[in-house]
Amino acid sequence: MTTARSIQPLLVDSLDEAIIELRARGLRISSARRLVLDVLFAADRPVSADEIADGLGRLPPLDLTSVYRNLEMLEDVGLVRHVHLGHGPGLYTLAATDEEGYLVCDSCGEVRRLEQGALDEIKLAIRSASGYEPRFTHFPLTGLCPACVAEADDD
Amino acid sequence: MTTARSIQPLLVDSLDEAIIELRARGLRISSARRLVLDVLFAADRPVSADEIADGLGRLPPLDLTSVYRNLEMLEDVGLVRHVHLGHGPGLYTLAATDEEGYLVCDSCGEVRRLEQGALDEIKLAIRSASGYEPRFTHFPLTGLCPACVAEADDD
DNA sequence: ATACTTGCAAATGATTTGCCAGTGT
DNA sequence: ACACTGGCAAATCATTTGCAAGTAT
Repeated sequence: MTTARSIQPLLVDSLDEAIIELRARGLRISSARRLVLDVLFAADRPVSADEIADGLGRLPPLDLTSVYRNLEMLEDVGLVRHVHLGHGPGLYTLAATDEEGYLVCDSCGEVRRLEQGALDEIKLAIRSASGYEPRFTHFPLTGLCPACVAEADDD
Repeated sequence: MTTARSIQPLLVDSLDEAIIELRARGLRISSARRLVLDVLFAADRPVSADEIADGLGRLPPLDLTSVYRNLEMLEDVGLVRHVHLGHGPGLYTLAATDEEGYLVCDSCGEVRRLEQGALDEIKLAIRSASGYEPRFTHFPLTGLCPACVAEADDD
């Protein structure tokens, strides 16, 4: 029951660079694979396999099987990873975008990103308290957001 | 896509106390419900619905439907909660046991508990860095365990 | 030309829902 | 008695697997 497929992210700056890396591994650039990458590069937040299949309003949508197979391969290569922010489907992002460190409120469900500074402070605390080298790539931190804390204090 | 059902844990010291709380809410103590509680009180680690259904070698096993329905109800009351340590099924514990703060290694899959002191330090860092009141009840912290860090450094 | 890829169908694993018979209080 | 519960069947949601036909290189 491991949490991650690839430990080593493959950081690329552009779609073209990603394609070069894939070709270098003997992988082909089909239209389906291309669309998956397009959507991931266009997204400004983690997206589900369903959203990727719908592409950018593509009709008919990509087959979900192809989406999952491509995502799996892209994760193996290290270009992509996925997070679980709650009980919904897994959400995929480019490893290069370095979308790391989400906060989810247990009460109102708010999702927000941790800024880099806060992320670094927290990682430091975890490292020194546990000996683990923390990664916030697969699960969010959860708890009560400031607003919900205030509300709870009113009771 | 919230992560938790009940924000307020209901902490009890014994099975009897749990039963009193349930009765106080007009809920009945059926044999199935009783077995679910027995297993949870006996377990020294989070257990899956399947494991609960098998009870302590009970034959025939409890119907999974009943297990899930009981767990749902127990979570609503605040007696129980569940964690997701990876991609497997949800794992259930008594809220009273306060099993909070798991560490999972992304590389070797090791699962361990955070000691209270480390947990407190980390919570403090998160609180001050993010404004969130952290809870480690639903997802573990992940990263590389000391052994896997050392191994990675050898490369 | 040939191996990598796709799409469709079907399987799988976890969990939920409908429904009616059973039982705790 | 009567409402709360359990068990069985079937549905649902996310994801995976098998396989034959399609296509990038």
